[in-house]
Amino acid sequence: MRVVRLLRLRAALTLLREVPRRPASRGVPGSRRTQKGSGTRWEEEKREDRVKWRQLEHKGPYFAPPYEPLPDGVCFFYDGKPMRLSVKAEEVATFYGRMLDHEYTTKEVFRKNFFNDWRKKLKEEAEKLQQEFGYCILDGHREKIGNFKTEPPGLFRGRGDHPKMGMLKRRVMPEDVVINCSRDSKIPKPPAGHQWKEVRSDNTVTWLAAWTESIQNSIKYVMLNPCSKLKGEKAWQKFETARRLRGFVDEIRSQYQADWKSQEMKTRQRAVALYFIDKLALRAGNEKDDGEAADTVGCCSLRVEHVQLHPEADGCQHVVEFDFLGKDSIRYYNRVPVEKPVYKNLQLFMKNKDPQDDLFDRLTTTSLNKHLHELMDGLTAKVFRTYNASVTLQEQLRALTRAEDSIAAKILSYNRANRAVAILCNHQRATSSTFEKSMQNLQTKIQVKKEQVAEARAELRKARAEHKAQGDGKSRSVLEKKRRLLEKLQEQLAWLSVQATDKEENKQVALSTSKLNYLDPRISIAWCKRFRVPVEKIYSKTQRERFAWALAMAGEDFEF
DNA sequence: ACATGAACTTAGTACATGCTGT
DNA sequence: ACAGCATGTACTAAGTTCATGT
Repeated sequence: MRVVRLLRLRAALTLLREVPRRPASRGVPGSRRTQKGSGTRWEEEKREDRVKWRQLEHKGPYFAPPYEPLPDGVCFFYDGKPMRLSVKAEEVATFYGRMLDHEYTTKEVFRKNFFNDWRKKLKEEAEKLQQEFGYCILDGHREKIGNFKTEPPGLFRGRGDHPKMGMLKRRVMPEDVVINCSRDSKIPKPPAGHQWKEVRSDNTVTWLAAWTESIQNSIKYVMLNPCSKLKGEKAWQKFETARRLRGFVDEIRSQYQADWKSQEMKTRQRAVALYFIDKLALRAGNEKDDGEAADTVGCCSLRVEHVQLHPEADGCQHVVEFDFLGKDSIRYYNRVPVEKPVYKNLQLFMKNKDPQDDLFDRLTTTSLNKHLHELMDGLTAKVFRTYNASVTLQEQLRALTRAEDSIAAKILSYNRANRAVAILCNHQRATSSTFEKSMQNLQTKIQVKKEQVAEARAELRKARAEHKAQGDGKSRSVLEKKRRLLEKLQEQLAWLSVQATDKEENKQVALSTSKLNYLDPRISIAWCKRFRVPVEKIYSKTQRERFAWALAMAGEDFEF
């Protein structure tokens, strides 16, 4: 067993390490990171950590052309006559400035074929673009790029109550774009009549192209797809850091519990904040410029108005009620009983403050992370989210899965475990527009089934009475039949209501974010192997590509 | 110490695609 | 074959983190 594990690990390592490395080069002239002479050895080591590629070649980003109006006099025909397009078809044609050269003979043929032809054409064009611009060569490997198109201009919406809502996002021009590739590679050509802002060759970063976006003046990058080796290796590193936390977490917890009683206010605040980050999986919560973005908060930026203290609630003592908008303006609402010292501290932190004042006024994400670095190498606030998410999945899977269950039941258990994590991380989604309808359909089915059960029960009673009266073999077999029918129906009803519960519980919970970013895929893969569940039932094709590193690495005995 | 900026991960939504029961 | 719903993908906004500049 041990040998198998070792071999697997070795295989995974080769997969990831196929990228040949060479000693750190001096970096790029002009790049800020290397402008200044290097400082301490620690800084040197930090730089060693960064990506170092030898060769990077790509075609640069794709610029979609501005939309052109449909030329005059061009329209669609059917039955030999010009066709008045439906509004939507017309929009599609105008919007993209393209047309079909088909002639449709009848209205039916038009209806039937227009959108199919249209879609086929779009798909072919997309595929062509993907092939031309969608890949790069990184150290001899053809790697898929994540976003190879520049973002089209449009009205900025933003999420939540965004102060910049409605502003025009400018078109990205080649003159805005910085290209990053090897000096000795085929340098991408800018579109005809245009020039790049700059071409550089910085092998300590992973982006291929970058531009400054016109709404927030932030930089947008063209980077690799999650299925690439480079991203895979980073994900692996991330989970390894989280796994390392397991060895430190007990001590860290007792440390912050002790710090609840510290003499120093700063330490107390840090200890309570860290407790929330650990227990409730809150985000770090950086300061934001108001007027630049929606008013949202995380742990360190919580304000007095976001928490309420209840000496007693829901039959528990010392209950804290959280109500605030987090990332993407998603509401976080939770009532949690906390330890008495935490409660007392919160009372202290809130004393003599206005609702708009910071709850943790002596704490910033920088100071918190600095403290975390001292506790464990590479530890930051977000590692706790990864750690607790993965640990929760592993625990829930252990608690919920039964070896003798059917595959369907096992998958249900997996989804339940996944859901527990999503709820912990507060991953929400809008209720889909069709939810009510499909739920109603399911409810109708349940209702029908219930009636059938009632009917079957009545018939069983009747059969029983008849059997009592007649006592012959025929009535006995009728009685048995009715009993079996009732059992079957009851089973079906139970399954339906399980489905309904599952659906209802999943209504506002998004499983995908935790699945893709927080759950160590090796846990899921090991679970699949242990319980003979095909991995395809858990991970779709792209997800399997994204987690290729884990598929090569994890045996059924993997422990997070 | 604090502000700014660069680089990278994480996030939900809209739309496309695929699947399933009729 | 096809409607109707579930699932998957593309897109890009919104976070975190770390380093540098002031």
